[in-house]
Amino acid sequence: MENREKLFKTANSMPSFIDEETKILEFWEKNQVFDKIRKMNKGKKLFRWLEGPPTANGLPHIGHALTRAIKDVFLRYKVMHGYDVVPWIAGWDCHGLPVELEVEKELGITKKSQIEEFGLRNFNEECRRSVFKYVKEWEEMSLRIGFWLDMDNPYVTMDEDYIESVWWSLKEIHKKDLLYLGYKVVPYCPRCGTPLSSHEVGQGMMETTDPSIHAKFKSLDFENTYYLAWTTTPWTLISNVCLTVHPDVDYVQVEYNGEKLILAESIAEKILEDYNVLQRFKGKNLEYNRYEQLFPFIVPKEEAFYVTLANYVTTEEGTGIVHSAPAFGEEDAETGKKYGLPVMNPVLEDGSFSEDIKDFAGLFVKKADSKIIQNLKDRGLLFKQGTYKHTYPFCYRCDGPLLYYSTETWFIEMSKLRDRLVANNKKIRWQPTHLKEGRFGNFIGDVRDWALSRNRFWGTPLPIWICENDHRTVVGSRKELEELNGKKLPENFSLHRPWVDEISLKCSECNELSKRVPYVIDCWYDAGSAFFAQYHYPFENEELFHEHFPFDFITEAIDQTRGWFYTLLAISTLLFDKPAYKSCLTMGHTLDEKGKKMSKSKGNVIYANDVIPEYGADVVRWFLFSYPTWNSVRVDPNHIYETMKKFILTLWNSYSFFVSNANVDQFNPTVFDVPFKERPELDKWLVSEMNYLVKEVNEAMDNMTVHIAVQSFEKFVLDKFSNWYLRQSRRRFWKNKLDQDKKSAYITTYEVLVKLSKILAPFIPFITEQLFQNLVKNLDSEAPLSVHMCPYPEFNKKQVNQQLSVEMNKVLGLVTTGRSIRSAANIKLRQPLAELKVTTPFGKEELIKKYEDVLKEELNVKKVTLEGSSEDLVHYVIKPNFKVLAPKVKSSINDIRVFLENLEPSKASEYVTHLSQDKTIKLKIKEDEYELSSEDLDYSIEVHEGFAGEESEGYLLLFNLTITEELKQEGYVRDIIRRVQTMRKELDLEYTQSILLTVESDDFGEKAMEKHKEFIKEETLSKELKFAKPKIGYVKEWKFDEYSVTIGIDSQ
RNA sequence: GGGGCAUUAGCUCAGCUUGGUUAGAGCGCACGGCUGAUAACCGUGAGGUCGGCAGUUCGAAUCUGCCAUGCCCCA
Repeated sequence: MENREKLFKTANSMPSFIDEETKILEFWEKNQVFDKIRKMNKGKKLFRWLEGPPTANGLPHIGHALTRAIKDVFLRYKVMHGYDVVPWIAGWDCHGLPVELEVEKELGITKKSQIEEFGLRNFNEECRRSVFKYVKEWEEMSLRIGFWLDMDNPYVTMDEDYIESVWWSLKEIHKKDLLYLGYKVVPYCPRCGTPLSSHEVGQGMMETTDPSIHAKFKSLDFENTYYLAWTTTPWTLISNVCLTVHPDVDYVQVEYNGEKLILAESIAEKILEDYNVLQRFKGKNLEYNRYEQLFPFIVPKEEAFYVTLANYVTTEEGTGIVHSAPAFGEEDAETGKKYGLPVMNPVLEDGSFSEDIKDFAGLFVKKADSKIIQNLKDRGLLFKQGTYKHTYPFCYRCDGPLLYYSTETWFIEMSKLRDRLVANNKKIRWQPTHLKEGRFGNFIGDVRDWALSRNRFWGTPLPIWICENDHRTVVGSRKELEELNGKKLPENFSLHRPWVDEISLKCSECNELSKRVPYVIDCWYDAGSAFFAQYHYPFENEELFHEHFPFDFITEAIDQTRGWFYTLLAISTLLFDKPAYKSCLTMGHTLDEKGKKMSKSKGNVIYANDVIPEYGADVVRWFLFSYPTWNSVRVDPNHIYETMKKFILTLWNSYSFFVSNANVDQFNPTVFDVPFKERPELDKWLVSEMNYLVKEVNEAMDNMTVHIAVQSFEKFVLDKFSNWYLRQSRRRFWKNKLDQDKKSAYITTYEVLVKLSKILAPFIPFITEQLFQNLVKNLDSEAPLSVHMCPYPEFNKKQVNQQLSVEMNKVLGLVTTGRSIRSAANIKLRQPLAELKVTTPFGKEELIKKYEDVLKEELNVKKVTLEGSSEDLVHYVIKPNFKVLAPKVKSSINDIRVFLENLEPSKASEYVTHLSQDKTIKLKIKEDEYELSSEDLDYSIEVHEGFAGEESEGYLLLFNLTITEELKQEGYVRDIIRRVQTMRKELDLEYTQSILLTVESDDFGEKAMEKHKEFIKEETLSKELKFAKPKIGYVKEWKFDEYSVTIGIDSQ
């Protein structure tokens, strides 16, 4: 028997998934499966997907693995649906401040000026190198998690062609007159020497403590009176030009501690004690009242130092009088503009005070705060001093405090395109849906102009040249640059700094020399250009670009809402007035097991390359897929391990169970067949459920809800396939005869496993490949090379039987109840019982007859007897079917319910008889008459109080609990068999290995075993059964119930 | 200050789009069972004012409003 040829490779019941995955990776690599798949679908319908480019200058963590896995599951899914996924290439984001900062750290540079000393050429060369520092780790992670992606031909945002396309787009924007030079207050990092965009600022909001002071401004209109103003940025007082009040707020002049102050009345009540109000005025009456300049370092040309009005002033904080410095506050700048006030900015690019500010010259402004406060104190102009805790923006990379700063910046006038952005957003399918109108929609709805220029080095240079007469030239290509330059570009020329800086042009308007502005652009613009720049459009690939644009699908983490999701939409709206993508799935962040955000400084980062090889890619993927994609996921190694045990291992065990048995029986699916119609109900049921699964998974994926698909899989594999179908079918596999029933079990299990391997392939690509190779490819050389080349299974309506699903659910309920009764009566399942009596409601007998065998087997009874409902035992309960009836009768539903609850038992049973014959019943309740059909009502039986038995699914179950001598013997025999089986297992015997069995027991035992000798031999594959004291082989003593037995197994 | 999301069992999370009278799963706990697919599994039980209050409705975890707490985004 052992020499029989095995059809399937043995599936170890305890595999090392890690090793198997490595083998599968080798298999894919060796057979170039990915390339073959791309070729296979060439020319078919397109699925256009765009990779959001990461920067590979940090190690990938588990969150990056999530983005890779999510992208992969959708792409594989689409491939199996026959789509040609394009362009399916990797992308790398190369420019930007993060890269520069990394290099600065490496070089030990702490100041911007040091970069110039180091040399721009050298510095940018370092950046170019740094961008790809961890690219190996990224590629390794992508491969290991099973992300199929063309990593050999990525788009790279620093490539010359890419930059040229970006230049082209900027020129287009310029042509539409949407590019302008502004002087706006922007968050500025003095350390990095650059303004930050709003999405960068948002990343660095932190709780901080700043000084909080009330300063006194001496009035020039009221005698010996001071305006009280509050600030948390004392250093801006030097640039103060006006005090702003709310026109409608009440202000008071008070006498307090021997001095006179002006402030909002409500504030005076809060912060002053024992004061006299001298006079009251509305804010608007104070307008143009003058005061003495607090720090007379700068003498402005324009009129200044008077009271101004604005509606943004509140009395929730401060004094109701706002110190305003248009150089450093956005609202201040607005007011300044309105009143024609000067902008006084004595702060240098590096954040220190200029020479003019004699007392504080050269000091970093934040460090000057204490000295300024001291100065005020000395002059008696400090009213109050304290600290203030609030969230303040810090540079998201270098952690230094940002200053709000009026600085020269180039803008894209997005505010003009607001309506178009909103309209284009309407065309996008969002998941989760609330983003569309919520976070993203709101952001688009009050979009601001895009501050594009960065005062930095490593980035796409802003292609604007300006001549002495302020004429602007925007260059849109290399060719144009060469032409305007009048000579060939130097060898090794790059569209980067400093090369482009060295090119000067002749102004086309005045022939004067034009020089490039010194800026690079916001690197978010680079990434947002990916949809055309990766094609080098419009210089090349014009047709290809138009085939691919707009993209069907993108998916990235939630932080891209104002990042990539926005910049893609912004640029595609600017250039083509279309959204760049049609659907967008957003991912949540990964948190540590305590729910804390992962960060390097906290040391709680879970690195992808640590986790994946430990648990296996399939396991990690399944774990990540099981949460709603957009929720934050707590990554707890214990949970990952649970995932493996629960789902992956159960799947594997089902498969390994099949393979072991199939090999024993030499089952060959290419030879055997049992027509679907001729298979037992149980098999039809499983196949039907399988089809529902296919349907559910397809719907879930089309709806971008991966976790819903996961739930469906788990329900099917764990509950239906493994714990119900296979358990039910165990006997079918083990019986000796290879009859139609057994064949059907094999065929059905085989089909389900093969189909499962295909439906699951996009989700857990490794284990499914293994299943497919062994179950299919192994037998059929004509089959596709890989499971991933198979068409995705389709919903087959013909194999679906809804009634069967409903019935099987009821049977499950009956079995559960039956077990519960046995459990309550303390009779173990191994002890056979004579009879199960089932009391059925009228017209509901069929189910029991049909599933009699299942009930017998599962509940271990000799027979199942049907009994008509007996009024001695039970009564009927009729309830409205709310969902159907309530809409018809509206609020009378309650009357009907009460009426039915209080029916006489005989009346109820009369009604049920009617209903079971599909007749209607007529009820008269409070003047109204209702005619109700069986659809409108539900009925079931309930056991009278004081009777044994339990009700389930409207049936009453009662066991005959009498255990006769004969039943007791049978139970005993089954206990013996179970112990022999356990011992066989402990010996690790082959399924087919026969044994010699020796048992020593008492008289009762011997009698019982003698009677069922053949059965025991058959079940335990024993050639002989002797009653004696075992002497050879494996001997073990057992005690159960009141018995004591010694069993010996000799396998020689 | 504005916006968004979340709050369901001891823990981790489903369910809410489309309201239906008994709110689920896994883990953990207690008890029992099963074991020739099992790093298993099955059953039973304990454990829930579905964050709070109000409203709409015959009926609310689900819809609406207000509030609380937490997180995120923007000022």
